[in-house]
Amino acid sequence: MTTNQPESAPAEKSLNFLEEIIENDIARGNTRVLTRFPPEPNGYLHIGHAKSICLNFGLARKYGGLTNLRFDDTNPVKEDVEYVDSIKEDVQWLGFQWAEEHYASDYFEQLYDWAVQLIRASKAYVDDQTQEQIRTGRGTVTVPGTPSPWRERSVEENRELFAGMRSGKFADGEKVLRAKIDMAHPNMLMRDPILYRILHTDHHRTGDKWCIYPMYDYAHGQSDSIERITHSICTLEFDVHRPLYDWFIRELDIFPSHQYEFARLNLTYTVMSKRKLLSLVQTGLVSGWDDPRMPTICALRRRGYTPESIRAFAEKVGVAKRDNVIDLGLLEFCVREDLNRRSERRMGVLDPIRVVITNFPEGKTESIRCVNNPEDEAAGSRDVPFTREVYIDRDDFMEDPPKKYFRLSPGGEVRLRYGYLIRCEEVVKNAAGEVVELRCTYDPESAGGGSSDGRRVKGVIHWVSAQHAVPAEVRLFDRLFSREDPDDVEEGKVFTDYLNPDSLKVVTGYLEPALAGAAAGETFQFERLGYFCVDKDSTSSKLIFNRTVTLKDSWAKVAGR
RNA sequence: UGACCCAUGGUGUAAUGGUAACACUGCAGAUUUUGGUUCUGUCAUUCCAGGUUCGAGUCCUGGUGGGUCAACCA
Repeated sequence: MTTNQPESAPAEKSLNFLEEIIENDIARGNTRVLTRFPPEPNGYLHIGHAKSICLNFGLARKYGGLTNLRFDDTNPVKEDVEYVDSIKEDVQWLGFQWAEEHYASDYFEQLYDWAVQLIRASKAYVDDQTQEQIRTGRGTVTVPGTPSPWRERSVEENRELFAGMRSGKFADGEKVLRAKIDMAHPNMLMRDPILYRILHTDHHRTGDKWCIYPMYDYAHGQSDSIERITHSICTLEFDVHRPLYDWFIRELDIFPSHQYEFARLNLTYTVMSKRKLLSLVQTGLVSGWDDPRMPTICALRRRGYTPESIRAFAEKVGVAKRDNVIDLGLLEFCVREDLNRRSERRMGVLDPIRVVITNFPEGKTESIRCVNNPEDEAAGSRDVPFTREVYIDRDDFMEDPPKKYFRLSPGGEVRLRYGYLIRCEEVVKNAAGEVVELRCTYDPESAGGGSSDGRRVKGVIHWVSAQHAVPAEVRLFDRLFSREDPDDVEEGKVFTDYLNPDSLKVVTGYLEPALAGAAAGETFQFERLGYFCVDKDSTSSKLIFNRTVTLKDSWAKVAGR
């Protein structure tokens, strides 16, 4: 009778709308789940793609299905193998493996045959109008379009012309193949959409084999169908394309893949448009696609973000159909949460003040045992040399401390982390009045956390032996844009008006000797300063660290910094 | 002056006609050899108007607001 069991076992996590769709499909007997991630290889993947990747692969994994990687390479003008390679690397780095690798260009022949089939059925025709004529003929959102004068060409003539297009008889722009649907359709995309255009351009995979290339709408659904994709998940702006997607599948009578749309990721202070990112790279406002200030996957990796943190972020932002703007702080929270658990702590100062401990013997070096990671006992400890002269961070000393300042000040006492209590006895300044040196005394009995008389201090600061310090270039990154919604701004304006002038600061830091051998990609927490990752350009003779993210700093709020 | 999509705290996401919840952020406190972490507490939410219903965030109608669509881009 005394049943005191916690009957409210953690309610199973609620489903997002895509999971509901899939579960309904499964309930109806469609148990196979095959999704696809279909980037166009015209740029590097960014955090927005990461959401899509996590969704597509995550959904398939959850329901025992698979995911294909398909390159939507139907526009040779913009595409390049450089991008193909980077995309594959980034997807794998995020922790996902695709079942099959495909290219829309592998389907060109099949797509061509289907176009001929549509021509035979009088569902497609070759249009001789200029781009301008086609545009005006399409009407507007409120005015119906008018049929092309070439709309009623005979099947035979269309076949001949289309074959001519393929064989290179015509110049770019001279002719296009159009579907014959409805020039008065309320959905502009259904007003005889273009299927093929002539482009005498080499393709990164098919070379000069083709001079006509299919449009997105004509290639995407059919590619899904060829691969027998069950759930074709894309972003909201493709919603109006769905009727066309379905039209091709119906007219061609091929495997019925279905398209579902979700809201793309938007992040505050972040430009997500591939075009704008490309422009940032091309104008040299950033050093490249992997400039650590970019929102690209490769930049985040270089900056020290982990795949786990990005996946956790994708999980936290959720999936829905309404437009959203995620606070950049959430991404930073995810990376801190992950790094806090796994990063070893090291000491370093970025803006040094020399501290001379006057009652510590000259020439003596003591070893101080430091815990590597208080979150993880298995991380062990290391010994850090302590000498008469050390550096501390300028932030950790104030000549005129406000009320709740816990760190060092004249006459005040503070603990050197894992080391001794020191008291500031004298402040030495240069001619300009700047503090250049602090003369302190230490309490020899304060090792290990205690003190000679049991007194305790609130302030604990990091330090590094001046004699042993290792200099390193430390890059402090801040958001690239000062504006919360840079993606909303017109392309040209973004770069001129809203760039954050303080997005990159480079300083020379003095680090504890254990950091000398750090390898590229390793991330450490420099106590209280944040997480730092060894840059890929770092060498044994020149150490370079990128700041991944700062620690939450409640003192900054108190001090109004 | 069209078609389609969307509308829940500051930001996101849940609630499958039945007590509006979770996370981030903010604020307050405790712990802490990192002003970090951890822990506790706390502020704050259903766009508007009708209708259906015993009961509506949820269903219906109409508004309002936001978004997408008029590339031979994807």
